Amino acid sequence: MVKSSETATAAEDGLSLRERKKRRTAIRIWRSAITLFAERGFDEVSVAEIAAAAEVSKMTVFNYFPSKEDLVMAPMEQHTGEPAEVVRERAPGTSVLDALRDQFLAALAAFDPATGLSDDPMTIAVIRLIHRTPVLAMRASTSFTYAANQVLAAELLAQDPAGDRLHAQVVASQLLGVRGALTSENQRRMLAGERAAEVLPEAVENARRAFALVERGLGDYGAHRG
Amino acid sequence: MVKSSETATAAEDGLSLRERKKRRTAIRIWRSAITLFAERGFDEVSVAEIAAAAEVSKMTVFNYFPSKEDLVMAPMEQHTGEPAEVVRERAPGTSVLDALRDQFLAALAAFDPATGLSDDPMTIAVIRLIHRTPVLAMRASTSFTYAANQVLAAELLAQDPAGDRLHAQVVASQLLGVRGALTSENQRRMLAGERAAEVLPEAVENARRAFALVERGLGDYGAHRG
DNA sequence: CAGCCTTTTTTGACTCGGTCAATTCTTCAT
DNA sequence: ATGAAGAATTGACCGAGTCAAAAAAGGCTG
Repeated sequence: MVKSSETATAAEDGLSLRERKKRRTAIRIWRSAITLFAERGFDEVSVAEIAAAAEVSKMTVFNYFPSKEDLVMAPMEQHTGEPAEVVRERAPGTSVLDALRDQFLAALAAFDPATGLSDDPMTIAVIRLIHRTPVLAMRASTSFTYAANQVLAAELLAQDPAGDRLHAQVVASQLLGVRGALTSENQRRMLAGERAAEVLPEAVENARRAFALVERGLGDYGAHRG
Repeated sequence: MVKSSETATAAEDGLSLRERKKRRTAIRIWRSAITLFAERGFDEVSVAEIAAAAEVSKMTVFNYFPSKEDLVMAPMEQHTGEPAEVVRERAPGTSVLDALRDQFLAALAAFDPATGLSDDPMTIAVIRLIHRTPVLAMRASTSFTYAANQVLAAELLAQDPAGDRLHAQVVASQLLGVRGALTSENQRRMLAGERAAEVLPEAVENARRAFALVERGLGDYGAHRG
């Protein structure tokens, strides 16, 4: 008789019992945390309570997650290095911008949570939590910009030894800026209760337009006042 | 007899004795903090020590600065709303991009610390501190992007009721991204020991080129691999 | 299946950032 | 001078995060 909450999730194949257990403990802690946070807010839940809910000690929580914030952010921050990777692994002849746009479009089609377009309740709970907790919102933005920026700029520089650091950094910020804005807009609509599948066509259209804007530049945008 | 460390700084004109005293206490605390941080690192100095060095109680420190981080960041974060303001107050017929570029160029010429181009020892100490303390680096980037982004996007939207939110956000991220990259490059050179006056011409040239890049777009940047 | 070795978990004590309520001290106006 | 208003201090408190050492559990060997 196996407790339903302990049911094997995805891909627990070649793992030893020990590793499976660790994995489940991590998930149990994470679920307890998100549930409590969603109910009462990030600041109103102490780590001790999370530990109690997950039936582990406070220390164990910190064993799995470096900080309280990481309970919310860690799953999202796995994607930090993705843009740089996409750029590095793109097909020859493909522009950096095309590679990033196409990857984003593919992720949209797959309803990848990283695009903000996802119906998964846990994902939405996390997004809502981030949006209503200033310190988390800041950190989310930071992960998507600052950290990813450094990595992408470094990758761009590595591929174009002639180009200067500043140029690489500007380009990186442009590309990640548009990505962040798109994601943020998708998240906003998910929070408003729209269904991912319904939003998809518009999200795709938005992505195409936004990347195109970066490609051909702002031009004389905003020349005329309100 | 007035202690030299209590000498009047800039613009203490129409202030009552009470307000002057407050001002000086704030500055004394801030100076003590930055000095200690510069000597031993942000994490290696406790708020209690800062309080002792400034000859106030720990509570008083928190009275003046909401958090330990704010001891370093508060002076920089005054500029958060600046871009939006520049956009709002620009001359009719001027594009958003031109307004921001020109303001940045003017700030460069004035060696405004916000551009990263400044020889002031206190400013350099703060910048060095931020660069070697991850949590501060994150927060700095956040102030220059996330917070400023929200404000600027709102301003852009307000001025162009026809334009959509997403477009405004993308544009804001592009404009602040380029600004952040420029500032960051300037800071890097100051930290390397270069003199602001010597760097200025190149900083101006960098700014012109980077803003121009945003204006005409990335085009097919990066089409060819390394 | 027994027992050792390694890894994980727990425990408890501790530091530090930050908050709160009540008290004392200082400045200002009458 | 004296009382009202504001600022600073005090001391107690909470929660996040760290550390060292003990306890428990999985994995491996005979």
